[in-house]
Amino acid sequence: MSFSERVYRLCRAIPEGKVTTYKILAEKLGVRAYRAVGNALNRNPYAPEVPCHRVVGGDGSLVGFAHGLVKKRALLRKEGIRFRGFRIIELDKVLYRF
DNA sequence: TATTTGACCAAGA
DNA sequence: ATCTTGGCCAAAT
Repeated sequence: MSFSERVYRLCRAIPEGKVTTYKILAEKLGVRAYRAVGNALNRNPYAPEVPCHRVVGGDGSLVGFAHGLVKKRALLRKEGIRFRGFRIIELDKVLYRF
């Protein structure tokens, strides 16, 4: 089971309308490879089965998305998440901590 | 085998 | 609040 596969497995557990952060995912995997988590998601081969759009930066800002941040924000908005620019409002209320 | 590349993050200025 | 810097580590090159 590779590192990337473990990342994908965790991602599947994020419920609709909630988000998590790269850091939380990494910590859940017992590592500090925050960046490696992002890397794995970037090359996510299981989209959209794995909801990688529900992973954001530690401060609630959208950091990246294979198909563009605008697309990512649109998806999250559809799930009820609100934004100010590319930053989530009230992050603590929609943050999924497992 | 070695180097480079990020969808990161914490701390300092 | 915003910007820069240094450290992080799996994967791709």
